[in-house]
Amino acid sequence: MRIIKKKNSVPTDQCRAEESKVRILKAATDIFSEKGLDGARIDEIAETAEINKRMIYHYFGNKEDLYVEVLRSNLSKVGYVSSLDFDAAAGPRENIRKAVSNYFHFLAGNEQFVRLIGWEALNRGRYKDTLLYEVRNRYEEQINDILRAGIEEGLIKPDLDIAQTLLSIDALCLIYFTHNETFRRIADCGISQEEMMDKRLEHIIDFVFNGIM
Amino acid sequence: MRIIKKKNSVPTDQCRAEESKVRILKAATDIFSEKGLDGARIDEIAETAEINKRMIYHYFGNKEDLYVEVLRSNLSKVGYVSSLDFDAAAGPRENIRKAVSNYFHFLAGNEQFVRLIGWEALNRGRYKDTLLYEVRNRYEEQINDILRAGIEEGLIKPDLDIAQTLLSIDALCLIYFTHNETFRRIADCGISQEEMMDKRLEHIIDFVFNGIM
Amino acid sequence: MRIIKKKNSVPTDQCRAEESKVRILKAATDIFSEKGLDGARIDEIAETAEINKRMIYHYFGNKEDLYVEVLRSNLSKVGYVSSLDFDAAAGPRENIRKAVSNYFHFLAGNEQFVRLIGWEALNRGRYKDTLLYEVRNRYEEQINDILRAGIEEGLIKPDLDIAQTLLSIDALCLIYFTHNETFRRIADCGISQEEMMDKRLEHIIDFVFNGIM
Amino acid sequence: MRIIKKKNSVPTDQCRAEESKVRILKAATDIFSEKGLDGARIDEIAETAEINKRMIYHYFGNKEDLYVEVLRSNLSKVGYVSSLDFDAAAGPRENIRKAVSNYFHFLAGNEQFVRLIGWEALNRGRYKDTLLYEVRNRYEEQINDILRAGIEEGLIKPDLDIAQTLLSIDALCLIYFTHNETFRRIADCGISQEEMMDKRLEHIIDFVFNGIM
DNA sequence: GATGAATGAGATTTCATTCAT
DNA sequence: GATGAATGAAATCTCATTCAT
Repeated sequence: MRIIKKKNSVPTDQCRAEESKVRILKAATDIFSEKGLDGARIDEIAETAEINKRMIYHYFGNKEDLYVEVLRSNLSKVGYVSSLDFDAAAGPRENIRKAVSNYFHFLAGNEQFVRLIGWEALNRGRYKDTLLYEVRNRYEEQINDILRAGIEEGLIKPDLDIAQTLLSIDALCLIYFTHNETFRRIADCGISQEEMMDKRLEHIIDFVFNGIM
Repeated sequence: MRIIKKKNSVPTDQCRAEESKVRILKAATDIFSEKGLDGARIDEIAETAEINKRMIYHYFGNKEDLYVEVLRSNLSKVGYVSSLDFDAAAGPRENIRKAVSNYFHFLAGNEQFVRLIGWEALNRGRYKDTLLYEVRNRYEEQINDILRAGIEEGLIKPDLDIAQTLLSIDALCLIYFTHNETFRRIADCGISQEEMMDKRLEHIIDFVFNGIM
Repeated sequence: MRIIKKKNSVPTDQCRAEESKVRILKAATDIFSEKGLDGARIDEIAETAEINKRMIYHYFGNKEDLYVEVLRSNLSKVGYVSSLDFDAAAGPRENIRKAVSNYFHFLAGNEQFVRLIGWEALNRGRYKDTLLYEVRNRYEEQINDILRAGIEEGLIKPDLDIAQTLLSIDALCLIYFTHNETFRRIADCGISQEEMMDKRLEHIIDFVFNGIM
Repeated sequence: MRIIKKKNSVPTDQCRAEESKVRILKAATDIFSEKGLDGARIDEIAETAEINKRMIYHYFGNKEDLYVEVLRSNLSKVGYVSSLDFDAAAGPRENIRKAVSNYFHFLAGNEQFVRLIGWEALNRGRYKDTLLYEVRNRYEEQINDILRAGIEEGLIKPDLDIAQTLLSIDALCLIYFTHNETFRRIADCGISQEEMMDKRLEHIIDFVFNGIM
């Protein structure tokens, strides 16, 4: 009896609710990625989301739960990296280039993701759940496949430690975004942000392929 | 201090004062490196230092100032890395190995330093002063020299971007310590912490020398 | 309500309205009797009533008013106790037994009433209106009559303080329900709830007979 | 080294701390007994204790813990009732009179205790720990002994249910204090509070004697 | 130099109540 | 008549900092 709802009013409310949740999550992502769990203030999140503080608790329980939700929703974004068009015919060289490039560009376009990962790493993964690993694993499996293909083809040295290599690729990409300020002091300052990024990516791919010698 | 009351009591007090400051700084380093500026609690620092909270304010002014002091005292540690015994006769290969190994072992032995840098990076260097760069630059100049020597000798390819390479070496070493937990899940778990570190270092040096192909 | 739209829709609406009010009142009785005015939550009442919170305000004004309404509707229940079939021919002994038994069983069957009275007593009767006394007085007048009849017949001692006796009977019955948990620890635990109740009632009647005769 | 404390400053501080704790506990007893756990406000307790709210959390953890502490400290008061001068030579009659009178007067002098018990009963003994039972048991054991002595002497009927009797005595005494307002309306209003109490106590003792003998 | 008690400002969280539909 | 989202006020709780000794 009371399950019957006004057909036309409910969607509007649900819509508003959904929109509010999205607004909160977006604001929380902004603030948490910028200041970390401890540095963030619920008040600021509410203000940024242009919503009453109370709704945050209504929708997400408490600060920590909200943070976990922010992590979850952001970590899931990395999923799209794994949807890269891996092409068996193209050969390992081209596929590695593509994979690394994809990951690098994903990081470039998701600064908040990079920062959230950073806070989590320092917090010793207190809140990061298994989701990250699931998603990441899919991506890594792909690279894994590519590398194995390369080994079989004799292009890649057979004694390569794949786990180490994956970590290294991660490191080479990540550092550009985590230590961006540091880097800008070192690098030539006469070039644009895009050029700098391209240069870094080329260096990484080159480094991965050849090392320095 | 101005009115010396007893010749033999003054040194004792100064001694105690100095010891207290050291204890506070040590405790603050522990807590700040573990939890960051926002996550740290003055109470916990005081408790860890086994000293009255009031003394922290007496010696260091306030929380932020204490944090800056912790940064300063820890950043200065990186200095010893640059004291590596760079040997012109040994050849670039051996020198690079030594330099990378030195840096890697420095990070291994100074987890707190690594973490403090990490918090600072995420906090966009709010408090980090120029000290770090000075010291680091000295270290990097040395590697720079080594690399240039290698290029001249024809061992290293002449078009190498040295700034990028330095950043890459940094990344390859750092990630092991910043993303340690993540890594432990990926890597073989049957080996000890030391073995894992040795393996990583070998991989890095190998990677730096050869790349993967 | 003022503008009747459809002849046959109005009764349905009124019906629903009435049913909603009843549901709210029932839920409110549950929650208020369980947790008291301060411990109760409007949200919980709404949820229990399976109705929108807003309706509570629509029908009852506010939390306090709802509480008063709960009190009123529950206190009126005590009325039925006074409807005991007092039989002049049966003699005081039988009538007292009946009166006490009636009251005891009324309490047994109306735990919520007992608890609401309890909260009200502790809240110093903040909201309890005179209704309770009116009803109770009627009941007590009856017992009064029974006792006086007993005195006249010489069965009950003539110097009995009737007001005190009424309070004592009340106490002997009430405590079983208000301090139920305490009692269960003291009493033999091998018997059922019903047996325990019967035993208590017998004790009370025995106690009263010997006490007053 | 830092265990050494200024001999003359420490006692003063400890004194102040102890005094503060006592003040908080006293204020909390006032407020909790008056309004119950849910009705009480930490702010009001702090204000009543003339202390900063923060200290309440410092000394007692949180609201609930403070409440439990209030319960504990008040329940322990009932202990002194059991220290009544029970005299084997005096005979059961005199001893029962003394025991009941002691309990009644204890309740008379400890309204807060009575009310705290009341809130706890309604809260289904959520927070009351075993302490009450321990203390109470001691008191009840004494009455138990008295009653058994009376049974052996043939003064008290041998089939008396002692647990029930104890509960009844409790009820007869308690109701006077819990339903005080109700009672005042019923009883003759021409007499003083003390006279009314004396009258009630006499009635109880009379009621008990006749009820059990 | 050192201590423990105390504080005010501000953080998180809760709750009765109202708004828009 | 009914709904779910939204709110402001106030509650609990925390924390850097200061006071009195």
